[in-house]
Amino acid sequence: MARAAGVSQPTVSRALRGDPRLSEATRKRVVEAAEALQYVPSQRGRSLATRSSGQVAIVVSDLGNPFYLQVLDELHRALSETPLRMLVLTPDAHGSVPFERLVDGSLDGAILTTTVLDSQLPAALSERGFPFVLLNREVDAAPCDVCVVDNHRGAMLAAAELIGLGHTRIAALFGPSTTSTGRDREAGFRAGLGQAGLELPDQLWRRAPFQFDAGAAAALELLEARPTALFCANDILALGAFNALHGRGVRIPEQVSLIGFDDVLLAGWDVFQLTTISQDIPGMVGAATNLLLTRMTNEGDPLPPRRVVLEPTMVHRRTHGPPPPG
Amino acid sequence: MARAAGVSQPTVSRALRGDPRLSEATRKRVVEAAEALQYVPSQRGRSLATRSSGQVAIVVSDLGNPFYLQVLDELHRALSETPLRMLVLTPDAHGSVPFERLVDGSLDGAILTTTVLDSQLPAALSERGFPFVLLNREVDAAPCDVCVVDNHRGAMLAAAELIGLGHTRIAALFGPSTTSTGRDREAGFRAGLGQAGLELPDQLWRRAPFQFDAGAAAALELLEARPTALFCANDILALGAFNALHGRGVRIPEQVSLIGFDDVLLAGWDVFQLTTISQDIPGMVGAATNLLLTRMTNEGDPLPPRRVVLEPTMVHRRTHGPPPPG
DNA sequence: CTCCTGTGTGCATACGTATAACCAGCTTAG
DNA sequence: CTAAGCTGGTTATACGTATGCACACAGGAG
Repeated sequence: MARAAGVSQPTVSRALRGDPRLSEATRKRVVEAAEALQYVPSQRGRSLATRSSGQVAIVVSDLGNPFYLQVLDELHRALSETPLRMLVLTPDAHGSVPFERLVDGSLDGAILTTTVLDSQLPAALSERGFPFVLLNREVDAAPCDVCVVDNHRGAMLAAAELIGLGHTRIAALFGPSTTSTGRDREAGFRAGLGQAGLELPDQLWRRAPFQFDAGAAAALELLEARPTALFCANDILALGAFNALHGRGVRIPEQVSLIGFDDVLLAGWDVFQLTTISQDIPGMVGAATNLLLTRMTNEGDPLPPRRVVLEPTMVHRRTHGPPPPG
Repeated sequence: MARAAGVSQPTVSRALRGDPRLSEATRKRVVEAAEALQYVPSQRGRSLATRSSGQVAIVVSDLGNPFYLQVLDELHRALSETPLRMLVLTPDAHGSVPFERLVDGSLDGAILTTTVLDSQLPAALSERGFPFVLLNREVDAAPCDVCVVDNHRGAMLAAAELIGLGHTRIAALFGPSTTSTGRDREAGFRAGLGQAGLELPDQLWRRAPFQFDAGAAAALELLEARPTALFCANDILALGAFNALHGRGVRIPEQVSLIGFDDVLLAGWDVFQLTTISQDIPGMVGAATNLLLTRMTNEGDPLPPRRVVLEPTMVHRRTHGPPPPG
């Protein structure tokens, strides 16, 4: 390639990256030669030389959850304004997160979304100085950059809404206590009920993994305790519950009010019109991206761990209302 | 690192990759030193030396379509049995597909899913000898590896089913004619109607992009022509139509039968129970992966273009039935 | 004892780019 | 007219791994 343009290899490198020290004539000659040869600079050589790959990973374990899809989509949008590419990394079959794949030099940074509370990954990455940000979920142990919604407060909003409407037999379908979202939304909802002096007897709550089928199954169990309202710790659980109740002929919200959490796109569909606690996904992803980018550029200086907490808002749709009379 | 283990750099390389020519003692020493130092071999150096990155791209333009999500999920599963990683590549804001990103050496191969009929990408990649496979959609111009479902036949199945039930005022919501799926499903459905001597007057068909909102809007337009059945060229369109009709109080299938195409997971949900033409996504992804892997290993010899066509099947659920009397 | 063979490791080099350092030729100031 | 600066390039080198090849050493055969 350098030979074809009649210049040295470094000149090719500078010409194609627009180094201003080159003369316009030379650059033009190189660019034309490159086009004629269909030459594309090797990212392999470039990575090695610059010690950076221009790639950022998003670590997700649950691609089946539309919430993470929207996050992924939004992150892709955010990164498209940068020269960075997005790599999707998923834990392998054993559930272990790909530590080695993150630190093998093929990535400049990462956004971790489905981290579990006892994950060792953040600590290991921090120790190694690898830039990363936790999104949506956080961990207790390692101090690191985090971007989350105020889950506790969001769940309290839901509880307050149901209580305000006069519900007293309120059921709750919580998420796994191994996740910060599961734990905090449960604590918030219980706190909200507690403020109104309400209990949560065993037959009125369950914990389930954040999955559609699990939501459907647990909802049917809870239904036997005859609640007038059901809070679900995320929209997938709520949509599973919606489907299960729909299948049983239970009318929503006339017989049972239903509130979810996340406000995924599906929640707004006409057939669902799910009342839910909304997270500002673009805002969350934008903030996380900013955190990551600043950390990636400040590689030298030890930046202190930063924490961005967004405010949840309640989206009133059509799956909640006052309890049925009697 | 080599110094820490008291051996040369090539020995470290061989030890960590399990080269059998090394003595067990040396290997053990190196591995222990590597663990102590938290040493992870640089993928950057490795890529340059081996002229391969271990990364495969999946090119998708529409992450909002759950069909591609399932493809992505399935591909991830298929690749997890290989040493390959999956990179998600999306066209930029201008819609141009990232040719340079594919051939800059950071990828060993690609699976192209949302290719449009007039795309120049397959030809360009073929010419360059870059291994890739078209999945779900195909192009006319360039001969290359392809894995698709028999879209023509699938759409005929839908037409035959509706005709068999006695429908005569059948509406159709087709996809963009810039895609092979849009074109072939339209041709198949028209052919199916034609076999029964049925016409498709202008007020009974539309073309729309494969998007939820577009499906909803077009369905409402078509509704004015009072059809007793509606075929949609994919499930997203069908779900959009379902929602729109649901919003208008139209009962499905009592007043209007609805049939989709793809059989995404959502289609099986209780609230939808969408009758649809099913594609075997795991089979399709598996076949595409095989095509790609063989092409990636046979880098030298010019492999002839191969074409895998899967059979669609009809999934009878609850959105279709006989036309209303009168 | 010598020669040969096989085993295990080091040495030299290649991969393709980026970048520091250097240098030729021209311009400009003194 | 010369020294100093500027412009626009070249040369040399580094990045971290893989791999062909040379080579030391041990063991066995002749």
